[in-house]
Amino acid sequence: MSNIPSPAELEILKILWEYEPATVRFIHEKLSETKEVGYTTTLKQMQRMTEKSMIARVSEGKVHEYRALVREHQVKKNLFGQLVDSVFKGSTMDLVIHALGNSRPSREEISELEKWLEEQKKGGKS
Amino acid sequence: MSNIPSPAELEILKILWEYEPATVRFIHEKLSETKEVGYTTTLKQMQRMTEKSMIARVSEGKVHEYRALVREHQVKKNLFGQLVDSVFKGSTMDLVIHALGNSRPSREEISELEKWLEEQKKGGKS
DNA sequence: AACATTTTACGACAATTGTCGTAGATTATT
DNA sequence: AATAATCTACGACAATTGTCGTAAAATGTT
Repeated sequence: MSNIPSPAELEILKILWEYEPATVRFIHEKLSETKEVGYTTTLKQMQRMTEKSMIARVSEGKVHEYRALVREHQVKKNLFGQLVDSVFKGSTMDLVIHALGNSRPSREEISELEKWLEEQKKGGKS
Repeated sequence: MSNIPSPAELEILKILWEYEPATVRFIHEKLSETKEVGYTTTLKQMQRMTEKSMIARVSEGKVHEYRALVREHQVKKNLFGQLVDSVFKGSTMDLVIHALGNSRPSREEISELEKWLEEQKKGGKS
C-alpha cells in the first residue's frame, strides 16, 4: 500500500500511535474532543482502514481493540516525501529553506539547528 | 477557496506558473512528458479549475489561454502548512528537524543554512 | 430470562477526483 | 465553399472519502 492515509485516517492513526491498543469508542471520544463526528463514522473509517491493512484488530476477548500496522515514522516520512516531491522538486533542502522562511524560531530551535549543522560538518559520514 | 489543489491540479499549476499564459494544448504536452493522459482529461481538469477560480482564461483572441489565479508562494505555503499542522502539531521546526534527519545536505546547502542562522541571530528583530 | 445498552456490520449517499468519449464549434486547408 | 483538423463543452463513470442510518449481534442489568 501507499501508506498515505487520508486526513481522517491520519487523525485516527495519530491517536492509535499514542494510545494503542484502543477501542473504537476510545478513538471516537478522542476525535470528538476536536471535531463533531458520529460514532459509526469513526467505526466505518476504522473498518476500512482494517481492510486496507492500515490497522488491525487485536481482539483480546470482548470489545474489539485495534493497533496501527503502519509505523508512525514511515507514514510521516511518506507524507513528507510526497510534499517534497510534488512541490519542492524532490529537494528536501528547498523545503527546509522555505519552511525557515516562514518561521520565527526560538533560541532553543536555533541551537538545535546549530548543533545539527556542527554534526553535519564533522562526522558527516553515513 | 482553500487554495489546496489536488495532485493533478498542482501539476497544471506548476506548468502555468512557469509558462503562463498557456493553452490547454501546451499544458497537455508538458504533462505528457511525464505521464500518459488524454487531452480532454487535461482540458476538463482546467475547466474545473476555472470554475473554482484557481486559474482563469485570458483569451487573447483565438485559442483559449490560461493563467493561474493562485500564487505559487501562497499555494506552497498552504500545502506546507497543511502538512505541518496535520503531522507535526503545527511546529515548523519539528518538521525541519524531521526533514534534516532524512537528508544529506551538500556544502552549499549547509552554508545556506548557516547564513540563515546568522541572519536569525543578528537581525532577529521581532 | 427479559429488557436495555453498546458494538458491529452493512449499505447508502453526496462530494471530489481522475479519466474519457462524443458532439458541436472554430479554425485552417484545399 | 467544402473538407479536414483542432478545440471546447458536456456528460458520464469509477474510485475514494467523509458521513450516517439501520439492523443484527454481543453485553450488561434487573
